Amino acid sequence: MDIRFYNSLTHQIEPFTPIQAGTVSMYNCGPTVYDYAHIGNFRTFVFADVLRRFLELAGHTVHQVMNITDVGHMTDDQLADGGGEDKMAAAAKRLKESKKQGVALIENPDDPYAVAEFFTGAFIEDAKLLGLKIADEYPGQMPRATDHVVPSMIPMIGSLIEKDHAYMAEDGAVYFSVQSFPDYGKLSGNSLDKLRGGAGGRVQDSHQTHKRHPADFLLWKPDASHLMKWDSPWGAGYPGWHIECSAMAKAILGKDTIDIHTGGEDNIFPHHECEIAQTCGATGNDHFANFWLHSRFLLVEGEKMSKSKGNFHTVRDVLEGRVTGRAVDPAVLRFELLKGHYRSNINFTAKGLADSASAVRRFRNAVHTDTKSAPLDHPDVQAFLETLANDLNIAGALGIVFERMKKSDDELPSILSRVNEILGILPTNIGSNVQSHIPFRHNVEAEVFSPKNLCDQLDAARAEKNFTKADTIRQQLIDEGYDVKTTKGGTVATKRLA
RNA sequence: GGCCGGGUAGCCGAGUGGUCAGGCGGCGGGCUGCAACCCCGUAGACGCGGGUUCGAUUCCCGCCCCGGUCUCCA
Repeated sequence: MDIRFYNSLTHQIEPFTPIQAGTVSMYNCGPTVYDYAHIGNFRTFVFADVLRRFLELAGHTVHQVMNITDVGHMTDDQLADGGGEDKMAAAAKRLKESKKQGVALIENPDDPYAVAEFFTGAFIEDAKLLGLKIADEYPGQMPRATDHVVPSMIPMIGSLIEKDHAYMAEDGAVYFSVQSFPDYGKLSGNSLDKLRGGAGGRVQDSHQTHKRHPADFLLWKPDASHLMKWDSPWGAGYPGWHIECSAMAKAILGKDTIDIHTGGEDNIFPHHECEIAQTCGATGNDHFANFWLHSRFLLVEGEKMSKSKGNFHTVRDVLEGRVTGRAVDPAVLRFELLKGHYRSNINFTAKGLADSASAVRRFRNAVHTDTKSAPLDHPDVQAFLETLANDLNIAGALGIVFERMKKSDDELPSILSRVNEILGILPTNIGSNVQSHIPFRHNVEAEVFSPKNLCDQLDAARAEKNFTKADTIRQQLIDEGYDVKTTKGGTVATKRLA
């Protein structure tokens, strides 16, 4: 199968061939765990998951790593390079607020490791609910940055200093020297003289004075008062953000050059630009990742998501019904996040969610979870995969699936079962076996209401042609959030998907 | 201002130098006690202005709009 991806590094669609035939190494920039993940975060993570699943069906073994950033980073208060308030400290403050309101989510909000642990747990739950294979089957491939400071990051920083790609400045901090790396700017299309310093509003002048070049970025910040700190040859302190991904990709994937690196479009500059400089500076290779794939941002009702606009939604907000007023099945949210092309903005809307619910329902009507998957070389499966092979054209591929669903025959369920290995929207693939330590409304709800009982009563009423009574019961089921279906075997009520 | 991605029917979204995307919704019909589910049919589109061409939504140029980024946002 000829796979082609748009490579951000070369700005064009290129044939994809792994370095080692049959095996793909892939690194995904993961979450920073100082709060619950939002749906925009998961747009990117679901994209990485679909990519993984596609590559597997295309015949590759995929070695995937998704990092969890649990080192305190700065708040978004316009300060960079080690200034500003620690994000973990800010998270602690939020947790204390919730404790005051009677919800004690963790014992000690002042312990940044406990805060990180709490939100890491929440993230992995969300990831499982949304069907991320890595969280469900390979949680060991989701390294914590805090575990890699000493074994991976400090040695890499040392190596960069040795090779004159990094230096210790007068303020004691270690910076990467961008002028030592001629390719700096290649990924983002920037050049050092074109970058407008400070235009992003994230630079604080006082941190710039000690750098050789304004674009030099932090590798190590000595700070003995920091909540999270490690001993290093440059004093006790903490690592810069960019170094963690370079170090962990190398440490866990075990390669100097990997096949694919993904992330959100905001990561292109500076984060991924810096990763390339660090890794290539340390290894001496031309490439860190051969392919860079970036997903575009998610918008909410046509606008960018922001706390000030009140359209900032966590995964939990959506699933628990705080966004639409109705609980949403995780498969519906997954489908909503994956149905658009990764290289376009997707627009998250209440209507879109309802559309996705219909799509998931139709899909589930046509295939059962115990159906055996059709062979990979089945023409209809191939048509689906070939479309995905063209830069992960998921919308085109879904068009093929829905077209095929119009023809209901014996083969259809097995074809859809195979397709589902990528879509991941059948009940068993998603949200199963998640033991949440945070109460989920939609998990609890079903127990206090017995739809089976009412369905039986409804059927009895219909049998004696008491349609008024039957309609009353049906309305009751609908009001409780069920889809009511009349089948040959009687009335069936299923939880509404959204 | 530089760099990067995008703009396709009411909504979401593929694709193509000439003839079908697909989904939701709409309309008409079938099924139904009535509905829902399901099935069949059907209408409607390519941001704006030039250019190339027999023909442009598609290729080229200019413009407008949206999104990202310009050093710790997925």
